Amino acid sequence: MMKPEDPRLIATRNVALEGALEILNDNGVLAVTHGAVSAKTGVSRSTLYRHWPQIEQLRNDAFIRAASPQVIAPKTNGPLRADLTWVLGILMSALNETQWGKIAPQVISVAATDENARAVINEFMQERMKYVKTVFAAAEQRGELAPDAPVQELIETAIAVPYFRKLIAGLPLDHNWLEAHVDMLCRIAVGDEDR
Amino acid sequence: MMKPEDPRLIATRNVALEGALEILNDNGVLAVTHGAVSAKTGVSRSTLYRHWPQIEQLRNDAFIRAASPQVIAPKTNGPLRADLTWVLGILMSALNETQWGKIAPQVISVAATDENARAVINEFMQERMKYVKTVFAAAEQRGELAPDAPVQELIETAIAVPYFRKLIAGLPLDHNWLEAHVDMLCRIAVGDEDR
DNA sequence: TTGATTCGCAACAAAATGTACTATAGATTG
DNA sequence: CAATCTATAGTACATTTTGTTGCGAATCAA
Repeated sequence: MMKPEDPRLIATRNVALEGALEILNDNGVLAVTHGAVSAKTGVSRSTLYRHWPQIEQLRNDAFIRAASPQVIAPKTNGPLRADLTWVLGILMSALNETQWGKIAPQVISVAATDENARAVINEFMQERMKYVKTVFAAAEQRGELAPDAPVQELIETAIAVPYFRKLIAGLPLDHNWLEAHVDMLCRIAVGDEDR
Repeated sequence: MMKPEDPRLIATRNVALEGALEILNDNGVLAVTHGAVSAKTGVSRSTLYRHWPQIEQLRNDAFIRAASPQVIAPKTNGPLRADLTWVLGILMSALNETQWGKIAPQVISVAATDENARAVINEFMQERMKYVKTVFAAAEQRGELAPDAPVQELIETAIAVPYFRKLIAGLPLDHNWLEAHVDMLCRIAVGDEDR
């Protein structure tokens, strides 16, 4: 049905967005312009204008590319503490060691005034929370959760704290923190286990 | 000792920064330029360049202005649940109803690449956390806290979740949420009160 | 009133942005 | 393979934005 896309289109799109991501990472959204991407990648300025007449479109496509590769299959075989440590450990690594740690704040800021960027970041976070939700759901199946555990609040807290520390408060994410964080979550989730 | 500043300097600085804040609020950091601020405020472009040769300086001063008015004296007469509801209620209002809700993400994004902005946002958050810390310290004094309550984690969580919901996840901050959030915090802090 | 400082304005240079056209290389179709 | 279509790089150019400078008028401090 749909005739396949010209490989040149795909190629330049990839090259351009990859360059845009680098610029985003190194110099922030403000620096992502047709001119800068052209200079960095070799793709001519006129071609970039043809692909993305508005610079916001190029930026949004770069955001989407930065957010999309992070798909994981959460571990759910228990116990809760181990599963949480695993899934939040991945999040910690992503924030510390990948471009995402630097690009996420850029997306957040653009999201304050741009509908599309807002959609990108919100959907990404819903996705992230789903992973954690899966972990808690499995724990519930196994009967590990206290009957009145506030699961929704727990999910949000699990994700919110690392993002807050890294992007907003400028606090480190390391293994000490991870352990303390998981401790706290388990403490709410399973009730008075060892007190 | 210090001779007082020329009132004209103060006046133009105020007018310019106020205009910069509006632009920041309406169109984002990218839109804050000497030209835009001049057009909005009537302060001439050359004057703006004289005050802030680098646009980053102007932006940072605007950030500082946006962050500074929010000084409060936290309520600490107990009980913990009431004090937390009060202090987090103020945070909720600030995020929902003042410029700060829109400007904070801008500061966060600039903080990813700019040292000064990072200092502004980090210090602001430290300050915020201090308020919550005061509340918990008072509760501890009154003997309301469980002996092994993870106070530091609680403080971070208290602040992290509302910021995460508002700025990152695009979730609403309302009174239902506030109650659930305080519930969870108290549940960790005071242990098994009514179970 | 006097001298110093700040401001707005205009003129200007330099850089970035946006648009149009052309020749060439690559892709697709029959 | 040949003919046709399509995307790209390169160039030229108009427009806008950015950054700098000099000067007269207004404001302030003494």
